Amino acid sequence: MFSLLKPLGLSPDALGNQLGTSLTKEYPQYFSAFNIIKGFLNLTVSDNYWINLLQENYQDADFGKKPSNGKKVMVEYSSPNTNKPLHLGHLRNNFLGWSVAEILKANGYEVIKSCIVNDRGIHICKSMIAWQLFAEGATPASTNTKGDHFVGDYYVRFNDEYKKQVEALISAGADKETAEKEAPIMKATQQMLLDWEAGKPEVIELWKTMNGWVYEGFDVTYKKIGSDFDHIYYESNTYLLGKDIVQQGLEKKVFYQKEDNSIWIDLTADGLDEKIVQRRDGTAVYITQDIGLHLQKYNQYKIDQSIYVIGNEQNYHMKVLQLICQKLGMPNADNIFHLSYGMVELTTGKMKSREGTVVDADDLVDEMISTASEHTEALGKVKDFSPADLKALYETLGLGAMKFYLLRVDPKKTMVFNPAESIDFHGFTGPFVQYTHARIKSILRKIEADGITVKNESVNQMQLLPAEKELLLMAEQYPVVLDQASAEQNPSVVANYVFHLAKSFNSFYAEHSVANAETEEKQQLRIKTVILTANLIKSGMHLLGIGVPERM
RNA sequence: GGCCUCGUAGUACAAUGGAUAGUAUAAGAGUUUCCGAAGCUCCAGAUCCAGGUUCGAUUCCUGGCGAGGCCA
Repeated sequence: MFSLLKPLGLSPDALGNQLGTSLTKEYPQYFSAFNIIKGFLNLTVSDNYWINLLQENYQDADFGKKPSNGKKVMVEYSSPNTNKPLHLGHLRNNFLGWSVAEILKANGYEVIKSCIVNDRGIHICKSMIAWQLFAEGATPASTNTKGDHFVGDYYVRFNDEYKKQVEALISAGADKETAEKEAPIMKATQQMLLDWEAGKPEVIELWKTMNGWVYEGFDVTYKKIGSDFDHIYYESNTYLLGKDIVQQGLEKKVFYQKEDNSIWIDLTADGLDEKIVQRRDGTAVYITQDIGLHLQKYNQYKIDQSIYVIGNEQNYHMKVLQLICQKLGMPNADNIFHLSYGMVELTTGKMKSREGTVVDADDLVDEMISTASEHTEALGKVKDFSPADLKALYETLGLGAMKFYLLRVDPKKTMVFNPAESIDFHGFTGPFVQYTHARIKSILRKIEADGITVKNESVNQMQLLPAEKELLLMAEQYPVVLDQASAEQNPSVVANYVFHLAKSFNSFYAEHSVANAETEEKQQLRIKTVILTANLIKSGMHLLGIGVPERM
């Protein structure tokens, strides 16, 4: 309204009066009254509008979702290294990627979830070398260790040994730089990388075996946290792909070759610097394979948009990648979107592997689940559950708490993970929302048990109480929330919404009775309202990857 | 050194340039003969500093101070 003031030459009050009078007169079915406060026009939407909204949508489990828009999007997320298990930071990535994919689906996109596994390189060789040196043939099975943890332990072992060797060389008189280069375990690792690239059979064999252990471990974790992929790419398959493109780029003069044969791109005109795309020995650098992968994704799926869920420490890298793809004239280069999320820190500061403060994903998941079990058992509401049902419930609650905690914050922002707070199931948490859903279901069970039927025909026009209207107002907002979450690729919009909705329901519930409503009309109205509310909670929570129990 | 983020109650998070800056926690006071108290109600408490643009700035611009990241 403010934008109209100048062209019309009216004061806010005068314009508001004119609009308000005219709207209530012309559309009495929508607007029943208006008032003006501090220049803001407030319209009162008629109760009948809300009752119609309720009647038309209370049974629709897909309310708010959009039909297909014909666009195809790839969401790449998770993208682990095969040298250590997943930690808290990966969880934010996994939950975010999965949720964004679902949100896009709900908004009419066809979505392909993908993952690029960084399964080769010097860091992978480090755990292989350490295993050769120290394992004495041990395996995950022989030590009863989860495969990814098993391999991760040897990666740690490598670093310990390396550190020792460097210190030994320094005390023997070497300077730091030389010592780091000459440490025997490091030289062995570099040799192993060369052997791997040359395809030396016993190295490839070991590599396959150890990566196999890691994948077995990852599978367990992915299954538990609900990550899934339509296609998995492996760096060992894609790292050579970019090289042809580099040659083409050289011919197109997008790249240039230095005297030592290394190939570069000059991005100084774009405010960046010069960037190497191929080493002087002809080997691919990190970004070379990303260029190839981009093309492969497009050729394979003809996607309209390519989303990369990657931490913000790679902002520069991703900017360079997109610029290079654009300069090469590659298809769809303008539609690369880096969903850049902030780091997860601890209340004590950053996670540092050297200081042993990295929060392991599997440990955290287990802790959340056992906390869920303690809380639930303390309340004693599910004593008749079977052991299998209890296990499923605790997983739903524990994972729900963790997912909600990590998704309720704007992805772009660095966030703090507070263990004590994250396992508190009160307030702005997943279990609070889940609990609300369970309460509604309990009401509906009670209604059914009492033999009350839900009548299909609409309830008559009536006066809505504030708490009733609030729930319908929230319902009406859901499609808009989905739009926004999709446009911003931001699950926290949904998390905030379902929490707000759950709060509104709990206030309503404290104030009004459903089964024992004042009149039969009110009873029908409220039954339908709570059915709609439960559907919305379930739908919204699903978009976050969180299940909602019938009882808890 | 160059480039990029971010500074909101004790703490953690919200707020297309618009109304009295929301919410949760922690602290205080209530609340259960009645559909689930993991709930509800009340009470307090914040925009890093200095300028600028604007009728209006947490939001946009400039400069400080502070935190983080990336590139060497």
